[in-house]
Amino acid sequence: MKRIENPVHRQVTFCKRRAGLLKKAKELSVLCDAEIGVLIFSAHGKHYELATKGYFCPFP
Amino acid sequence: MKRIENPVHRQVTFCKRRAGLLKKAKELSVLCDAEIGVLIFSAHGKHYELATKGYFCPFP
DNA sequence: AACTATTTATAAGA
DNA sequence: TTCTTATAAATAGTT
Repeated sequence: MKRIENPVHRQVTFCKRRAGLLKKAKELSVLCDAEIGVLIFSAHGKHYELATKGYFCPFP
Repeated sequence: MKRIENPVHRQVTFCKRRAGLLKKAKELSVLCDAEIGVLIFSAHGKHYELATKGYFCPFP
């Protein structure tokens, strides 16, 4: 498995899989009573975050 | 969707889904050239971490 | 832990 | 970007 070279394809995959990952993280936290943080930084610096409880990381 | 009440079932599900989540995170980072951190704290305080590059959070 | 039936996610296309 | 759907992958239940 390697980096998707086509930028359009890569962007579409990023959107879809990011949503899937955050969904899975939320499910795990609910089902198993765990606290989870996910930080995703795209290659262009934008970032997406999920925290299941309170502050995930107090140091931005 | 809610917390799994049976402790044995919850623990098994935690193991399986945690592995799945970290795998998905790794895949996303490779396929889409993103930097990803995942922190998972179980209810008993144990923690599991994935960082795709360098330090995930420099403030432990 | 390993297997497999079923559920869920996703890739490709519209 | 959202929707559809065929295929692939994850997982729940079982042994």
